[in-house]
Amino acid sequence: MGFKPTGLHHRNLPLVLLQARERVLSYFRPILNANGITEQQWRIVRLLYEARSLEPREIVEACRISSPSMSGVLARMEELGLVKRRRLDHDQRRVRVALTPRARAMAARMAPQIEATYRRIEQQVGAQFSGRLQLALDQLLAALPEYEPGGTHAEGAPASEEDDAQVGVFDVA
Amino acid sequence: MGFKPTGLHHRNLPLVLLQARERVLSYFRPILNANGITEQQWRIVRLLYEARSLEPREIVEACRISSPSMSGVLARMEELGLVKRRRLDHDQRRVRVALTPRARAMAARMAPQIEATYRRIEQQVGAQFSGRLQLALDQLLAALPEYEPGGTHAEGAPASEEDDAQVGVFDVA
DNA sequence: AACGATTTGCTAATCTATTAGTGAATTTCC
DNA sequence: GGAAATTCACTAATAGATTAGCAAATCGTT
Repeated sequence: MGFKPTGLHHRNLPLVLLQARERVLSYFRPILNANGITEQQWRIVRLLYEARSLEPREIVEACRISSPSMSGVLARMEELGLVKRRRLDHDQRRVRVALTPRARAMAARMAPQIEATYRRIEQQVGAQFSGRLQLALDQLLAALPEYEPGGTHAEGAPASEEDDAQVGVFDVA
Repeated sequence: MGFKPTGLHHRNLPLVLLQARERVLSYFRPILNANGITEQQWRIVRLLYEARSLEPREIVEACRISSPSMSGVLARMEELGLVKRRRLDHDQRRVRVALTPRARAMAARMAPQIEATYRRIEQQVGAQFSGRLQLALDQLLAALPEYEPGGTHAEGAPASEEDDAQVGVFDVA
C-alpha cells in the first residue's frame, strides 16, 4: 500500500482547534462587522461589560491578547470612544480601563444578537453536544498547564490512561 | 444578590477555543522556535511533508491561512529554501508547491519531537479524553457548516435538542 | 534610607491577518 | 470563434502578534 512513513501519527491538534474556532467565529463575524468592531475589541468590550473595570494586565490574561498588542488596541479603542483609561492614585504605574457609556450601549444592543447566534449554533450541532464540548475544553484547560520552556517543576496532576475514568464527563454508556 | 443583567448567558466559545489552542500550542512552540520556523510555516511544512506537492489554494484551505497571506508566506519560505514553486505547463495561472530536500530533512528531524510532545500532552489529560476531544472537534466541524453572510440556502442537517442522541459519541451512561 | 530586583505599561521591528482590489489565464455560454 | 464571467495569484493598506527591550514605580532586604 502507498503508506508514507512520515512518523507523524497524531493529527495537528492546534490546527483542528483553529479550524473549529474559525468555523464558530464565522457566525459571529457579521455582528462584529455590523458594529464596526474587531474580534479583539469585542473580547475586551464583552469582558468589561461584565467586569465593569479592569487593569490592562487582567485584560491581557483574560482575552489572550499579548501585552504589546494590548497597548495599541486600547489606544485605538480610546480613540474610538469605546474605553477610557485612568491612572491609579496610589500606584502611578497602573491603569484602570472601563467602557464608555457609548460602548456599554453598544454591548447591550449586541448581546441579544450574540445570544441568538449561540442558539442557532446549538440548533445545528445539538445543545447537549455544545454543552459537553464546552465542558471538554474547560477540562483541557484545567488539566493541561501552560508549558513554559524553562520550567523544571512539573505542575498539574497527570492523568494516566488507566485512571482517566475519573474524568467522567465523556464516559460512554 | 449582585446579579448583573448583561444578557450574555453563553460563554465566549471562540475565546475558549482560542485559549485551548494556545495552551496546546505552548507545548509545541519550543520545537518550532528551535528550528527557526513559524507556526504557519510549520503547518505548511507538515502538510507538504505528507502530501508531497500541492497548489497554493489547497494549502490555503487545509492550513487556514488566507490567500493573500499565503503569497507572502510562500515567498519567504522559498527565500529560506524551504519550498520551491513551479508554474504548471498546461495552465500558466497555477502553481505547484513542494518542500525542498532540506525542508523534508527538517520535518523528518522534527517529527519524533512532535510525536513525543503529543504523548506528553496525553499523559497530562489522559489519552482517552484526548481522543474524544479530537472526535468532538471533528463532529463540530462536520455538523456546523461555514456561515456565509449572504447564503440564503441552509446547508447541513440541523440536530435538534431531542434527536442529538444520534450523535452518540459523547453520550453519558 | 538605599540598594537591587521585580512589576507594569509602553515602544520598536518584523511578520502575519484582513480587506479590497488588480491583472492574467481559463472556462462558459452564446 | 469570441465576449463575459470566473478563477487564480498577487499587491497594497491597516490592524494585530511576536520578540526584544526600556523607563518608571514599587517592593524587599539590608
